[in-house]
Amino acid sequence: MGVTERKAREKEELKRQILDAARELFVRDGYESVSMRKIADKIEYSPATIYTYFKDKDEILDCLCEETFLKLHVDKLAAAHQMKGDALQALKKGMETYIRFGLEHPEHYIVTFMLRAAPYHGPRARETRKAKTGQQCFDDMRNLVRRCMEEGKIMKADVEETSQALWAGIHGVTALLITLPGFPFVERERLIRRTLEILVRGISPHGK
Amino acid sequence: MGVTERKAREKEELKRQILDAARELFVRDGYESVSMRKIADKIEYSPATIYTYFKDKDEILDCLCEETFLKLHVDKLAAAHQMKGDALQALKKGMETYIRFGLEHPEHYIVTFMLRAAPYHGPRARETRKAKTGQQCFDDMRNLVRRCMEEGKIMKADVEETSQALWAGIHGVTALLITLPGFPFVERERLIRRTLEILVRGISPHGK
DNA sequence: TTTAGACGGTGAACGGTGTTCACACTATCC
DNA sequence: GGATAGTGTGAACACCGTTCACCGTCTAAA
Repeated sequence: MGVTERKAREKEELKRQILDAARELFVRDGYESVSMRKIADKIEYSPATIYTYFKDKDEILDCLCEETFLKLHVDKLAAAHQMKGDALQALKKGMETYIRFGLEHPEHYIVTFMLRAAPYHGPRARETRKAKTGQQCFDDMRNLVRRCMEEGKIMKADVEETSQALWAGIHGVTALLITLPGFPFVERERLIRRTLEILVRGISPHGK
Repeated sequence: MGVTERKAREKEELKRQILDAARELFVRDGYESVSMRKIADKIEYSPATIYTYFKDKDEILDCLCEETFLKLHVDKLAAAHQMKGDALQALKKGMETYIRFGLEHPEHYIVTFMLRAAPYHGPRARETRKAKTGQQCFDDMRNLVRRCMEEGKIMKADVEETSQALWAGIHGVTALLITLPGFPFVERERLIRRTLEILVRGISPHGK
């Protein structure tokens, strides 16, 4: 009786279709400008159908975010693995990978890190999922930071604090470069290199 | 014949009323959640009236942003002035002021620094105004960085590069804290302090 | 083979949104 | 007094996210 399985598979396929359509539209037109009706049009179903698969519009965005986080996670692991000997080098490479990932997939990056899904006050159950996936991806960096500290490659301090501050730093460049393409920025590569340099220097064990 | 003047004054007063009502609502409920009808209700006029004073909803927010960022400029000047002796202290205080300002006015911060200019949409005279305001704010930081370098308070390097990297850093914390309120961040004050610490340490003249 | 039920999909509607426009009203000027 | 300019508005338009009664179809038990 493979019926149940087939049904489940078909359901999953339509869900995939919705997500793909939504991602493409979000990327092209921005979250706010994409209506449920437009997504429905694209997959040639009625708007109401989407609600059988997703609780609401925000949940679609949420799923897309989850996927993006996963891809970034993989990229960072690969980068770290490449530098498996030196923890500090791995950390640097990881941070660089993060920035490049954002610049290469600005649309995904915006969706995941730059859109506020919920109003900025009032706890949201949904926020938790996005936050949790983010945390998982963020774990990569935390682990590298910890290793660096243990090996004395960077100054000793609170691991969480340090990791988050570093994240803020690399998010900053990425976000600015994506958001303000018209701003007279210094040449992109130079800005990235300098930012990484400052951050790494800021956590180096040398000096006071 | 003070009629013209009185009319102009009255017009200006209603414009002010609209802006004040809008600001209060935007801050409390967020830009997206505030409708023109709600603003109109608050000032006890019809929704259509607002369009005599503002081209559209965006223009209201735009005006508010201009006002807000003028205030940031002033705040930073004050902070710098307070530390007039020490350029490095002034720079630190300026960066801190920037972050706090963003967190206190998330709606305005988002609009000016976190929304991507839609490149394919039509002409955008409005964009120019926004960009100019941003640039002016950034000028404050550049000047402080230059002074610090001249006084040997920070390591010698390209002023523009350094300023932009620092900006990226403080933008990073601000943006993350605004965008991901559900993320398990370390206590806000600690994160801010640590970020500033890393950035300042990253440009310090000591060591290699 | 028939039948009851579960379920995917939908048209229509609800209550909202930003924005426009013809029109009323009023205060000013000739 | 009458023409005029300009402020304020009700009603409408074209959307939006979301819900729900309902319609088929396909499955599983009788």
